[in-house]
Amino acid sequence: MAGDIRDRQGTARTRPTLRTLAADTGFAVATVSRALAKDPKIAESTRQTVAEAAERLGYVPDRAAQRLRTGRTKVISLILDPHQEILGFTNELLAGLTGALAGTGYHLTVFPQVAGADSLAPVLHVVRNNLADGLIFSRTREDDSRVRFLLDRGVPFACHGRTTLSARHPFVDFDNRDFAYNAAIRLADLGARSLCIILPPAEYTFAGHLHAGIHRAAEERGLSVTIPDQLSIDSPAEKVRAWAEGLTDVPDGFIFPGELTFLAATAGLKPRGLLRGRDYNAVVKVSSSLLGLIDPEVDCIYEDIQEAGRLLGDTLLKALAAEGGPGPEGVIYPPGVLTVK
Amino acid sequence: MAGDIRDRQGTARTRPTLRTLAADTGFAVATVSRALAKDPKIAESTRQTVAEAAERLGYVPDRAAQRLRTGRTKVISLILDPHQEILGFTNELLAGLTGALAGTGYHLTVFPQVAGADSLAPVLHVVRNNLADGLIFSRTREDDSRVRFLLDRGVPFACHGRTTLSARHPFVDFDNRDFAYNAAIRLADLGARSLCIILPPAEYTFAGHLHAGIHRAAEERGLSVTIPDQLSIDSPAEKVRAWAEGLTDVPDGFIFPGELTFLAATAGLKPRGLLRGRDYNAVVKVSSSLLGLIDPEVDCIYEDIQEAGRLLGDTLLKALAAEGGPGPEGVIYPPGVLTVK
DNA sequence: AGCGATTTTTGTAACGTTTCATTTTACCCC
DNA sequence: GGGGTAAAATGAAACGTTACAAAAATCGCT
Repeated sequence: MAGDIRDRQGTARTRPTLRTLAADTGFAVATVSRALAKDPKIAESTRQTVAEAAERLGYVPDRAAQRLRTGRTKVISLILDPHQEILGFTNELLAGLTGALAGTGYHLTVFPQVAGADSLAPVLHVVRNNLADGLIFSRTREDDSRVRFLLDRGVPFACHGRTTLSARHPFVDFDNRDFAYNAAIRLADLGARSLCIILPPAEYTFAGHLHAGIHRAAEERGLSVTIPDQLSIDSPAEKVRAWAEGLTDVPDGFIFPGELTFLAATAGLKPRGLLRGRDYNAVVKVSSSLLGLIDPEVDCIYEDIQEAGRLLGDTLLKALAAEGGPGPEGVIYPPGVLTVK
Repeated sequence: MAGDIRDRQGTARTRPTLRTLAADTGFAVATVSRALAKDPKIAESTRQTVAEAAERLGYVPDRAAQRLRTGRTKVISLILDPHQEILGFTNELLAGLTGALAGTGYHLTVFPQVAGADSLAPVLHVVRNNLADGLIFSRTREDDSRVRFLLDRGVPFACHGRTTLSARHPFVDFDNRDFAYNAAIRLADLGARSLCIILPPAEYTFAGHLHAGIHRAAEERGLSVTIPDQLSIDSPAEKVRAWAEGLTDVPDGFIFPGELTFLAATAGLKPRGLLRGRDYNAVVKVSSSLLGLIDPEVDCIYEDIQEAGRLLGDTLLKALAAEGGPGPEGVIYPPGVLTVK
């Protein structure tokens, strides 16, 4: 008969299917299918028999067939943006995500977002070709075309960062406001009077949050705040360094929402004889233990990216389970404690 | 009727299928299928008509159906190991991989390798459940159970790093021997007499390559080599630092096959008043521009991880295309030029 | 013992694709 | 004009699953 695969010994052994189990147990294919789905309308005894046979024969359902039949892919797609990396970001995020997805039957596929291109493109591709049941992406904007599109289409998703859209939607966000506030307070406690923060590009929602946090603290403590407007955390390190080298009226308190920016700025300040702890202070948002190695004295506030990944996974799973009902709430995870020396 | 999707206007619009195209063009489903597959036994004119209709109606083949029918998943799975990260490794590798896979119709799924568990487990899972047509993994060992298993099963794969198995198999590897050799020569040129290198755990093949490289140079130039045996590039930073702090007979030339190890060791050496450039020299293998920010003077040799990803993708694609014939050769990519100040 | 109501099981028809074996059409040449 | 051959198109079956409607088995109760 065509289609049967014979191994070296000549025994016909193809992967067991529902048909195999049906033959083995004596039940009909339909019954076996429903038994495995734990349908309560199937007798408990039958379910047991079938489960035992499945176990014994090493049955594993065929994803392609399930997907074809149900239209559900059991796939979640992560859109990976190409930004120069917060060190270890991708690795940590993936660790968290795969952790959250483990044992759920969902697989994770990765789609790149090509550098200059429209950020909607990969999302469009995934949705149009029905490549996943849900999406995860980061770098959310205040008015995010991806969020709009997915909400409109009713496709489940979870994004890292919030929008300012009125519609409720699932997201996972770091409390950047709290971070910036605490960082500024800390700097004030250390005696700083003039603060400086390098922000993300303005279209990203968390730029506003950082802004709000630092300004609240500045108001409370009567500090001045400067924000270099030619610069962002996405600026090439070289540019940041050059900026630091040419900086006049050096502030006495810096907030860096990223390790790399801190290092780049330091690289520009140090040759001028400006020393952290004497001429200025700094608080850095870190998501690795890198800085502990380089400059163990610097004040750090930790953002747990792995936790973000876990939360993104959980949130999306909830959204997928919601099925028409109200989706899950957004989740905001807090900064780690300030690391002080 | 269940399953048909209606948009806001109420028009029944479900995704176009081969049947849709068949109805539209007047050809049979089978003809349409073969036309899209560019089967030369289908008249050129027909192929054109069909292609045009597909384009016009926005037809995109259903992966699930193709997969069910052909048994081919069009998926490549990356096994992600959980090692504390060479900074940016995952991100760069993924960028390279997705780049190589773009436009080929292959998707990339990611499976984690849980920390303590058997490295064969995720591979087994993917193969047993037929979740991918090919695998990619890294941290290859001299006698690697994954390679053995996949060769035995005839499952295509490409691994980062070589084995010492006699069987030929596809791999992509950095020329660690060359790196270590050149690093050692450079140190000798700078006047070093006693070298020290921190190696990967011995089971990884590239430990041997680094070893070979440094020893060849040592022999040529009459240098001594010490290898701390309680330590590896996987040791926690804290342990490396402690080692550096307690080091007696400090060597005058260090080779670090990783940025983090270098930083950790430096963190141990510096408090003792030992300065790079005066008391010792170092060559570091880098895969990011991080060190340029922290210590712009240090000698670096670059390993291009993104290139590794690209090569892994290409190699696996070749292996998939080989289909029984001889698979592709292993690929060894060279170190970047030494960055000297 | 028989009838109705449950509970449990089952046959059948899809989902969208590819492929095999056939049929139909077109073509050539004497 | 007809026989043979090559080219082009087709119908039907199958991949493994789920879901619907319907059949069969079981049970309680008079």
